[in-house]
Amino acid sequence: MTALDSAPHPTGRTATGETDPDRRAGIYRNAARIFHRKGYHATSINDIAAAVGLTKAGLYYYIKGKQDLLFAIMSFAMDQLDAQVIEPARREQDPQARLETIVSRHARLITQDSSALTILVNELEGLLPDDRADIIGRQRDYVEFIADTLAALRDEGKVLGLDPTIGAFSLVGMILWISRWYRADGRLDADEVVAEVTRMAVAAVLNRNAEQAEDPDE
Amino acid sequence: MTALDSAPHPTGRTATGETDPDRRAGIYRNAARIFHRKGYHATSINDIAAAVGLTKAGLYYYIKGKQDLLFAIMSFAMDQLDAQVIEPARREQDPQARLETIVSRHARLITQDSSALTILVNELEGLLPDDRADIIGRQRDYVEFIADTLAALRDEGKVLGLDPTIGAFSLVGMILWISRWYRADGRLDADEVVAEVTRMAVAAVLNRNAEQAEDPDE
DNA sequence: GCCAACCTACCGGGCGGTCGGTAGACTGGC
DNA sequence: GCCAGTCTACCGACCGCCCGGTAGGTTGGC
Repeated sequence: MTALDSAPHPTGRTATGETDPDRRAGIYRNAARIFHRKGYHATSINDIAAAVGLTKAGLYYYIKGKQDLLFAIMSFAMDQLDAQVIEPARREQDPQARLETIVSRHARLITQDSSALTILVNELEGLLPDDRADIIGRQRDYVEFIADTLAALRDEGKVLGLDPTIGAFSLVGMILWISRWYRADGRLDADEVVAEVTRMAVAAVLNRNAEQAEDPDE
Repeated sequence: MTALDSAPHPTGRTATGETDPDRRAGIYRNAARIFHRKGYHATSINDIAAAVGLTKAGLYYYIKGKQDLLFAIMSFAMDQLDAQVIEPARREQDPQARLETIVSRHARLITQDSSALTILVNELEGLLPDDRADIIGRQRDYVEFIADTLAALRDEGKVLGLDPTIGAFSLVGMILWISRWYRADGRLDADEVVAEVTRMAVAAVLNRNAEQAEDPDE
């Protein structure tokens, strides 16, 4: 999105004696975009190499392998989630404000660039077992963080009879799904989507009055 | 799940002179299970053949190709959605009852067997363009059906200022995500999950009182 | 002359898919 | 009651292709 998206041969130099970190970042960014569009398994190393203006062998100067590349992207996405969503939310004392922070910030992140964050949830089976355990652990922590927030709301009496686990998963599903339908060039703009989803999420778990319909259909 | 899951050589006879439909159904069911677990691209024709007790060549007696197999599974899932969710919901006159029917029936279907329904949303890029257009069209119809239901609720005054499109997508995301976290042998049972998700979905879009907080009150 | 940053050429292997064949149950003619 | 022919339901061997990955250069700026 920002730069060097498919620049053929920038030949950017570094005086540090180390591998150019910008070049590497560009490779990760492109790889994330292509993995996102075609899926990890359907993407070949050649696809990525071509997208960054390298041959396959040239690409291997920067990466250790396809699975390492995937893990790097997913770790980056998880870092993003930590820094942009979890940390800011952790600083919120009020549970409802914290919930709103989580939803709106996570939704915002997805409307900005969904590639890495979507790969994070869709390509887990492409990872090596150890890497997968690492990512799954961090994801579980995130869901538990949301569930704890819902439990805190329940303790305040703002939520009645909602299982925090089901609630947390449901909200996460709602948020993650945004990447499937939201298009930056579409009818809806990001601010509207973020606000609407946040409002729905809060409404889904909060009960303003005690009415809790207990007869589902059939 | 039901029968002939990996029966080696049932040698079931048919007097019709046509290919045994049970055998074929078993192949589709197994293929759906494996596609669901490993992903379409990560699954080889050999994997499926082995799971049904055939060699690859033997399997090709029943299927035309990998992509046709995928399309058959997704069409079946879409048929299921039509028959078990959309049709029953269409018979509901009251928009709120209709919404509850959609969510609870769709959620129920996923808790029962998520394979085909999950493939339906995750493996679209594996299809041939014409097949993909077919499936995407049917999926779009479904989302529009939900959006129309939300619009009807809005016309009744039961929903204030919610974009029906965003609402429909968000509910769909919540429902589909169930297949990622619900396990039949887990702590939560299906009835509970279905009821809870349905309640959240309704709460997410309905406003019981006129309060639509722009300011987080109290 | 050194080293970062690439390249060409290649490898083993697995993939989707096909081919020719065949065991064995059934069918009709006599 | 037999047997030639036909059909379904498979299998072993194979094909061409492309995959992830590597060995061993070459080039150009410092």
